Amino acid sequence: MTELEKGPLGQRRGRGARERILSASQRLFRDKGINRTGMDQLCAEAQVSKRTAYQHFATKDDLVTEYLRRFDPDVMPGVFDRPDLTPRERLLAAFEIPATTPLCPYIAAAVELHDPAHPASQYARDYKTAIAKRLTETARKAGATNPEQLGEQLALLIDGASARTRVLDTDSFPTAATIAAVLIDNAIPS
Amino acid sequence: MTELEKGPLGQRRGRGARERILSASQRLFRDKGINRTGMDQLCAEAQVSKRTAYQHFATKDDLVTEYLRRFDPDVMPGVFDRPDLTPRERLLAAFEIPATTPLCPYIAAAVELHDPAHPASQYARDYKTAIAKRLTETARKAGATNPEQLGEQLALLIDGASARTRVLDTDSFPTAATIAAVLIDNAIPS
DNA sequence: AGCTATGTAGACCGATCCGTACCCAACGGC
DNA sequence: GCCGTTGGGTACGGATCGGTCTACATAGCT
Repeated sequence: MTELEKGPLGQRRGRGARERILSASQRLFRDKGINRTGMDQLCAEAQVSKRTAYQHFATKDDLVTEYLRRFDPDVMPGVFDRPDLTPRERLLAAFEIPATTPLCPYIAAAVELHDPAHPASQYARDYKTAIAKRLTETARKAGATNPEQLGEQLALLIDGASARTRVLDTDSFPTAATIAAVLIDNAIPS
Repeated sequence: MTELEKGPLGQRRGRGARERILSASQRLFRDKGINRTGMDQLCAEAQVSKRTAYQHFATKDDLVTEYLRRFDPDVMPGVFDRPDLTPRERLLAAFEIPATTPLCPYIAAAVELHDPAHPASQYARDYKTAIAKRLTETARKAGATNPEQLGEQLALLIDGASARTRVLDTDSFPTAATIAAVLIDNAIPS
């Protein structure tokens, strides 16, 4: 009970300020976008004073960067490490997780911030590169003749499905999965 | 000379105000983004007074919508109508035009505006649907067994290349073209 | 009990935002 | 030559932005 909110009237919301800020960021940045979410509103939502917020994150840019970094542990949660799947199945499983991330926050951030030099944009690039690398590794284990190419191709499919889902408001991951199956079958010698 | 800017000192920049506003929008929205481009700056760039701007476009949202509509004639300029290409070649040609549109303005607008009900967002959806339809028609002419599927797949590849090019700052259209070739070959019986 | 760290609440700052209003200059049609 | 339309220039309003600051309350540690 030391770090959680106190009971009925204690009014003290506890030491979890940083956590509340980040989870409010997730919700608001996803629902309203980064630029359209003000710090005032964010602090109100997180039940945190602005002072506290700026003690944890020197600037809004820092908060955005940290907000993106937050997704790191969730990177394709466990998809690449599931021992119950063959490498080929793992590649396909990467197209079945969009429910958790309705739209790729990295693409959104890169577009909204609109500055390739922004730390968050750089992190978005790093993340995308990391995903491609994981896909390439798995493709190699699956016996693809050209794992780098297959990894890059699958990464493109994921981004395409993500972007298209966002713009059209229709789940495009099934289409991407269909393409992926074709590519994988073509790339892995029987 | 009636509608162009006058000579040396006339100071009168002519009646092309609306045109100048739209072309300044293209430049600024592309380089700085929609949200980060203020009307003051835009008017300055277009050499137009704010009054004039708001006589032509009641609100910034209207301007953004009209800015997107501007791309309509350029929709895959001539790709689908080139008589010198076979339908199959036309499908592949759709992946060779990104030089003119470094990053899809529709995706950018949908992400930046972040409101599916925004007229510009709706127009972005219409545009994407139109592109898919053109691809489907061409796929049908090319003899694809399932033209709808192939059209949707190719549309996803285009969006994927566009998004990925934006985030990674690397031209991803060659990768998309490679995938497209595989899909087309698989979908069209020899 | 007392100290410090951490928190809340909210006023406040300058900048920027979209949009409006006012006044005047230059053209076009009569 | 006169007048209406179109336009430039610009000051202004209200809102919101990111960020700072003061004043006060509570938690844990000793």
